[in-house]
Amino acid sequence: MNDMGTSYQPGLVQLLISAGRTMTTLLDERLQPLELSAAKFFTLYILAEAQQEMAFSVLAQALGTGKSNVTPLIDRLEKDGMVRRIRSEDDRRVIYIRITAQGTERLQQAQAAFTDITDSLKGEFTLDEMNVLSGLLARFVTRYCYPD
Amino acid sequence: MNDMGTSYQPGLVQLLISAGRTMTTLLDERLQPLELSAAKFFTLYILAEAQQEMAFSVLAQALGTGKSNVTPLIDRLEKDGMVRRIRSEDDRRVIYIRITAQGTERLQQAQAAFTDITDSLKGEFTLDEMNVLSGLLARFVTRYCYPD
DNA sequence: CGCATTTTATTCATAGGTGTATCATTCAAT
DNA sequence: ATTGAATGATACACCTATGAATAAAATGCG
Repeated sequence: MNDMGTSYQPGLVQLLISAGRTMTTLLDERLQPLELSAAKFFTLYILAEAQQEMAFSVLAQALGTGKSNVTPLIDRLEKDGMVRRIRSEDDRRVIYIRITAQGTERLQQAQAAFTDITDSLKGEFTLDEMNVLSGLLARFVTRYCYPD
Repeated sequence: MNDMGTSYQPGLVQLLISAGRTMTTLLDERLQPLELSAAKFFTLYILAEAQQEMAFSVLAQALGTGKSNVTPLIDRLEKDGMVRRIRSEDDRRVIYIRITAQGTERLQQAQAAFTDITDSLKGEFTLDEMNVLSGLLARFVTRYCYPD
């Protein structure tokens, strides 16, 4: 579904979907040498930003994805030693996720790949265009991802 | 990964991914009553546009996705009676996919859901903004989805 | 207190996406 | 003609996502 622009007039619907997939692919490609996926990267990113361990459900919320999806994601990250599960003492249902030193290190390497992409974009689009695009996309996401 | 804009400054990378997911979700929601997914919808759409049966690999190309992904997709559509596989007489390796009458009918119902979304967008964005957004997204996709 | 409800994470079924390998068929080259 | 390369669809392993069901723990209320 990445090239829906070849044989017909792609509307905004197709373009938004294609662009999202293109960017995910781009990110995956650059992260592959580090054995990270886009999903793993964003998870580490959020955990590092938080500066502290994060409740499982809060993390799922921040990732904007269901908990049932996050469980195996954390499984893989934990298996790789990027992250640790910590059972809460107060409420034994809740599990905190903490990024490990190794995870922090890996994230820092990955940030380079991330800024690579941004730099590449700067070569293709003017700063003004990027601001316009960001603004419009942000409006779309906030409007349609959190409907009234 | 849909709301990466709440707690930190989302860059274009996150915004593009989030926007793509938001739109896919939007489309899936509207198509759900018709028991269609976005992927199924686009498949039927392409087949109907083609006005004739389409070689399996051409369809995969048009969908911009790998063949290994299209096989089970066609399986599901065929099970639903939306589509039929037809083995080529000339070259018995190739399989043609043909949309059925039932598939055409379902697609027509789905088009309404599709234009619903476009109409909704027209309420949130000016025509000018939508053109700008389309233009920038198209440039991004063509530039990064078919790298030199 | 006891019991129903809610909350938290997990599991399962289903869907969609990737890359790699496989298998039959066709085409090309000797 | 028979071998060998290329091609078309599928199989398989993996990752990401969703919704529904489940188990365990906490909460609340009569």
